[in-house]
Amino acid sequence: MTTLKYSRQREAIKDFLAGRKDHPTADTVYTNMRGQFPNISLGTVYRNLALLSEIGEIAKISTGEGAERFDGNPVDHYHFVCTGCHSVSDLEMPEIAHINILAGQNFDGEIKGHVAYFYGLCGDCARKQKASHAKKSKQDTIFQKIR
Amino acid sequence: MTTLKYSRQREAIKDFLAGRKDHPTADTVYTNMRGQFPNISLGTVYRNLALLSEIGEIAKISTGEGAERFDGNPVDHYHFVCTGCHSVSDLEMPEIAHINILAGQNFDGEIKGHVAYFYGLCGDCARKQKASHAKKSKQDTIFQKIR
DNA sequence: CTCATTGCAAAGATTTTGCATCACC
DNA sequence: GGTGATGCAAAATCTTTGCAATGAG
Repeated sequence: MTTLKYSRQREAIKDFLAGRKDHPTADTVYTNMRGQFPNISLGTVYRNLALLSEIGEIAKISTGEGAERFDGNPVDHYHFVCTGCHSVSDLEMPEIAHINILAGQNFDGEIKGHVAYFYGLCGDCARKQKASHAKKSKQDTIFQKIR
Repeated sequence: MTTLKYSRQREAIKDFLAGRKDHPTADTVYTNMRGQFPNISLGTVYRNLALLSEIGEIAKISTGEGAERFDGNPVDHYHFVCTGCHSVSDLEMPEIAHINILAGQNFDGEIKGHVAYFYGLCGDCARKQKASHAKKSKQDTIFQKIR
């Protein structure tokens, strides 16, 4: 067994995450920690983020786009990823644990849980889109399908 | 608009994925393609995988652990990730699109969809676990929590 | 005193990209 | 011939890790 020792850096990282609701990346945590610990290293940040999520004091969020994000709230809940500004926010929604049962119906194995991310446009991006009707974005590129 | 030109490499990559149901990573695709195209480059593989998923001929799967995986079947369906052997398999399960509605109930913005991964033990790993009762794994490491 | 933790730097793993050449249309 | 695709290598991103020094218990 490994015994944890107190570390001011780890405590500060945990506190920092607890005070944010935007689910920062390791790099954002690092940048912010440098105010308090000018010499803190990225390695220390990564090590502590990994440790804190292992012991369940924070949660790791893999949205599938860009770097991992971290949530100061380790209690299970769902997240929303905006396809416009790439922000990640918490969702307050009813329990949907029943989908584990549905998933297990035709499956040879044990379903223990799931992770899910909802996506779309956040309030701000939705309003901005309505305001500007024209304007092309990268995503409008169209490929002509041959064959 | 961009016009696609035929490429034997792209076609081979698509065919390769269509013939597999284990959702390979870019590197696995690359390794396998070298049989047919000894000089194919990883860059070409990545470019084609990105292009094929953009035009909807394959699907990209971000499980949150390790590299991205690719699915030759672009039709929406759910995946299972085994926490034992890290394999990724398809799930045959009922429609659960209603969770988008639930997610949108208390949300200021537009929910357009979701991605979900179910996890647990696949049939093989579940049986192996039952067979060997003892045996410690990394995951059994316990941290004594202080403070 | 012991060993977990840190800072630093180097290394890893994965993915992207610039560019000259090649190949499809 | 024009331009999209390729191969190659270099670079960019994100994350992990070896090691000597530091600090908590």
